[in-house]
Amino acid sequence: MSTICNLTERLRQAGYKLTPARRAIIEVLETEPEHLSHQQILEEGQKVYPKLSRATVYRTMELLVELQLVRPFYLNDPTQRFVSALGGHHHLVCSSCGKTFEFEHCTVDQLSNELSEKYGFQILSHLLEFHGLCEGCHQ
Amino acid sequence: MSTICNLTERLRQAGYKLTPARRAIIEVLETEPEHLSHQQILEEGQKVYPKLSRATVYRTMELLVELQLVRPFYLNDPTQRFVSALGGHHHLVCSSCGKTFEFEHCTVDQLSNELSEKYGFQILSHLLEFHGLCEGCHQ
DNA sequence: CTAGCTGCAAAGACTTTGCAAAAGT
DNA sequence: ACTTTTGCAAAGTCTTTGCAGCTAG
Repeated sequence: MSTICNLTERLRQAGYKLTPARRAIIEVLETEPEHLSHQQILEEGQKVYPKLSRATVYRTMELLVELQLVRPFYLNDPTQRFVSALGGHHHLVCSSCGKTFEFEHCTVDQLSNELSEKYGFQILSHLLEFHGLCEGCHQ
Repeated sequence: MSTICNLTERLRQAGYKLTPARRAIIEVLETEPEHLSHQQILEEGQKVYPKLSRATVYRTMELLVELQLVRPFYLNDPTQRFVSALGGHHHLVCSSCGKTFEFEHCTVDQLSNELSEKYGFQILSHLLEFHGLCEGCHQ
């Protein structure tokens, strides 16, 4: 999860213990690409720390969400996934085959500022998804 | 679901039967505000057609997604909800209390065109969500 | 008529919780 | 030491499926 930094440090600062289970999960989040589901985090985490249990993955991710270090989101299936709670996430999702592309260039900063002002919101991140049919699927 | 039109017609054209259960669900979608979950669709639908079953709600929504008439999405809880598969959806979501605001003014059209060209995508809709802390929660 | 739909209930998948043992600080 | 955290297993919730009867076209 590229834009996450110092999860370890943040946990410690918040007064939580750094257990092997949590270290394994953090290592997965910091190493693997984004969009990880609980299942994927469990599988990858067990490669690092085989005793890791599913319940701990759920509990740890809940904790990280509470601390606003990651944010849950969903692609086109009903599986909860996680992204960094900071910055932008930009997806192009094919409604037909489910393929997902990421793009970087994003033009919502000004809009973000306007909304921030208008609604008194402190905006931490955004998600911009375009849905449609990819090249292969609309032919 | 304001931007949906003629769900009835689209179903018929696609060769599906117009049953009371489906009519009830469509009526709910066309009457109620957006962001409906299966549970809400069931409850509202049963006001129109009391025999409506949960399984049929799931099956009908799946059908509407397949036909690209609606699209599933999620707010900050793990409940699948639906929006029209056309046009844009713009949310401002508080990560702390979960409150959601909608805004209309949206500036991603040009970006949409660029991406469409660059990736060969036929873009049908977009979802733009800003996440952060609402006025009440960041004080 | 006849294929497609439905409601029910059971099965399956996913998520949460209670608890005793283990481990970080 | 002492409290938090863990893994296990059970409970709870949400979603899907099988099937016999019903119904729209």
